[in-house]
Amino acid sequence: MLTLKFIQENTDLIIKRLKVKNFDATEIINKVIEQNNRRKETQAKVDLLKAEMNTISKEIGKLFQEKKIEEANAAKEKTTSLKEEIKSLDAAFASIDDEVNKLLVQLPNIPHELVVPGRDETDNVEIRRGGEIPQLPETKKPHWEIIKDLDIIDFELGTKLTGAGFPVYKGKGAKLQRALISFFLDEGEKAGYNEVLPPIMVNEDSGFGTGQLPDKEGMMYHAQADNLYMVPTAEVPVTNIYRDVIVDEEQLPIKNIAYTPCFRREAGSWGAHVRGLNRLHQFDKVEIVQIANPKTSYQQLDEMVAHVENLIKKLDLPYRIVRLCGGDISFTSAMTYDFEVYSAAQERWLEVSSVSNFESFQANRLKCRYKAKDMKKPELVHTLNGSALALPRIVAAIIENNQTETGIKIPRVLIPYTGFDIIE
RNA sequence: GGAGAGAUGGGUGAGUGGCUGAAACCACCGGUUUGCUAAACCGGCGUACGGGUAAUACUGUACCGGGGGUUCGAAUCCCCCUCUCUCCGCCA
Repeated sequence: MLTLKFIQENTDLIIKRLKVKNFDATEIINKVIEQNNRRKETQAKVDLLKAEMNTISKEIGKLFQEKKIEEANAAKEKTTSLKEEIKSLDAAFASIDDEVNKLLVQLPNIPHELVVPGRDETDNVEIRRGGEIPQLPETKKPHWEIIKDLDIIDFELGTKLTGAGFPVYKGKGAKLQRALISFFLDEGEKAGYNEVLPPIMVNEDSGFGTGQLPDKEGMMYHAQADNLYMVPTAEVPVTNIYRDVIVDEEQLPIKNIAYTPCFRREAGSWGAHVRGLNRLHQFDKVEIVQIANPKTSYQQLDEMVAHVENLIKKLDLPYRIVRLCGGDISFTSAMTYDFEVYSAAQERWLEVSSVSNFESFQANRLKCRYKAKDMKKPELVHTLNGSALALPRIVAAIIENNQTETGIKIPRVLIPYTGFDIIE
């Protein structure tokens, strides 16, 4: 969320910029400022009363020590009404503070200057393309047919075990998953990322820290008996490592990489366009997360984009990179690049990665700050993350684009990991 | 799951219901001394939200795992919760 200070100092700018996200912030901001003024007034009042109370209490202590019992008791009586006043003002303060926070979490992050206005994904800005779209024969098949023919990914079996959207990977299909995960992690390590293997269930505080709670509660599986959530992405546990942490400036940027299964309920968003691997309830993903100095966070974003691009290049997949427009970018992001690979049998682009700079929006929720020696006060860090990469659609593209009469050719870089070069 | 012990600032760790936002030590920062380094000595060293200021200074309040209570006054007493450790049980 945006900080109060920033809102107070940049009201017009925020309203103007949020229009890019098709969000009219005027009313919320006015209310925030109004409520915050009330909050300040109330605090000033209650602080004064508390100061008075503290003074009296100290005096009473002194009087008792000097054995002036009667004077002490007389002073005690003065406190009764003070106490009540404090109690009611405290309650008022708490409720105003609560209101301010409720308003604050409704404001989206302001988009970066480069983010263009737009309605939806059709207004996204293509940055560049790479790779070559393969010419497949007329007999080409979509991946959901191929995986069935080869018996490497089994949806029906997953449905029996769990439900729709929980496929079972079998044989070379399973091994291909493992190969991709290892490949992505190794490439990340070479690029300076530190590998972590976090829990895949998180508590409420973590869900709030990265912004899934309270609004998007429905996206996560919830284990109610223990009040834990299945992670929708490794971003949640890995970013929350830095919740309530003040880091030294020299430590920045902190670069972590994590593989986790990801769980998404995706209620109500199923249809023909999400067949096969295109959308799942459980899938595997390698995620990169950076905690960055605000001064250099956009350089870090570029670095992450380059890293992801490099992965796709190495897998020899045709891709394009788009910068999301205001209408397509997420609530929490200031700038997002989506990576899409071309799926030659479905003849469509599939999103395989989303790389974002959240600036201080998440950091403010997380209370993650940094401090340099010459800084009086700690300041919020910038957080960034990106998929590097999400497996299912990469797998779909490999299967479709690399289909031959004899089988699916494995990209060269993966062969050391799979131990085979074709799935037949 | 059962029994017990505990949770204090970046770390170790003291703390009798008032003089404790919190000793001491370590780490860290600034300085003095000194051929250099080290040592020694002196000083500084939390966070949030207010007031104040051009900005400092200064100043109010809150915070000793979290939440409630008792009290004029709570790190300290009481209740609930969470977590950690030890022992027992169970277990990949």
